[in-house]
Amino acid sequence: MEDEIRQWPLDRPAVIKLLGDYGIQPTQQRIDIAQILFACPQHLSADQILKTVNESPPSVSKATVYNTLGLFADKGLVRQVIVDPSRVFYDSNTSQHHHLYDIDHGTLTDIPADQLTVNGAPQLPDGMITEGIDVIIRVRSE
Amino acid sequence: MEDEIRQWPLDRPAVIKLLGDYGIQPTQQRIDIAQILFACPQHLSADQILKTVNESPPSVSKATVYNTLGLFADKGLVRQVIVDPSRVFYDSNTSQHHHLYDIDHGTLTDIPADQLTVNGAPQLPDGMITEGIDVIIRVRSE
DNA sequence: GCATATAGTTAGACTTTGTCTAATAAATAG
DNA sequence: CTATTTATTAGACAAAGTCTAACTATATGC
Repeated sequence: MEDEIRQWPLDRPAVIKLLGDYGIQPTQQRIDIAQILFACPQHLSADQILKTVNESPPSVSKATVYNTLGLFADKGLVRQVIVDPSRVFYDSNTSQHHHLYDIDHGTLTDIPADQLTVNGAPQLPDGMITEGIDVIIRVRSE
Repeated sequence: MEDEIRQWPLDRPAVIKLLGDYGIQPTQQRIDIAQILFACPQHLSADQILKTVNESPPSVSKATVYNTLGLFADKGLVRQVIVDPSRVFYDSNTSQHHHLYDIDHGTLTDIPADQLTVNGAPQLPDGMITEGIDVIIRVRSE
């Protein structure tokens, strides 16, 4: 799926269309979760999403939140960001960019792709296909 | 501490000297753990180290393995590699290099620094200091 | 050396993140 | 409308890692 210009926040019809574009059935729970994720370009953990989605009824179960985030990631709707040993972040911005991670505060910030480039890809053995290149700048700020 | 040319595997006296160089008291448990880590340049999880160190008596407790790995990482003796949501790897090679992570097999491989360079560091807000730059190439190989 | 203080280790309880299962509910196809 | 597939759920479970309080070992001062 091509990157498209998004207008944040995505409203309900836009979210439903987005799910459809990525071959995902737009159930109520998935729409609710997607609306949280696509409120703005951001990084949320499963736990944050679970809490947010359950601030108002109807509630969504933990299993569904995890299932849904896994599905979204598999379909390429969101991107997993693995920078913190204790939890996975889900990034609603899937366009090419990198990350700055503040170790002391556990906060994640985007670095636009044009500010940082990676040069020289090592040739991979036989059947390997590149799934993605992550650049993470770790900082302290105490 | 400067990088130095290491002769793998590091034997017991070399490990004791290394610990001393990094300001770490060389207790029996720390020596045992360090000898496993510094057998060769490699990536091991806490669990792998716990199992390995307890293959032969005397045994080392889980708490000590975690304490020790945390200490080693803080002192710069080893480097944490965060690529897998379910566990942290400890890299006994602290010289500048990057990583290739095979998602399907959970294996981690080094990419020498000269095969991959990162260009353009974004300027950081005020008090932030860079702790490290990680480049991870994620591949599938099913 | 000996007493004391400090630093390191330990078992096991605990927390957190995430997965699994088996049952139920909803949606889709025929 | 019925059958089949797909999604959701509660709650049990698992794994990685942390914490606590007691214990042991080491280092320091005298």
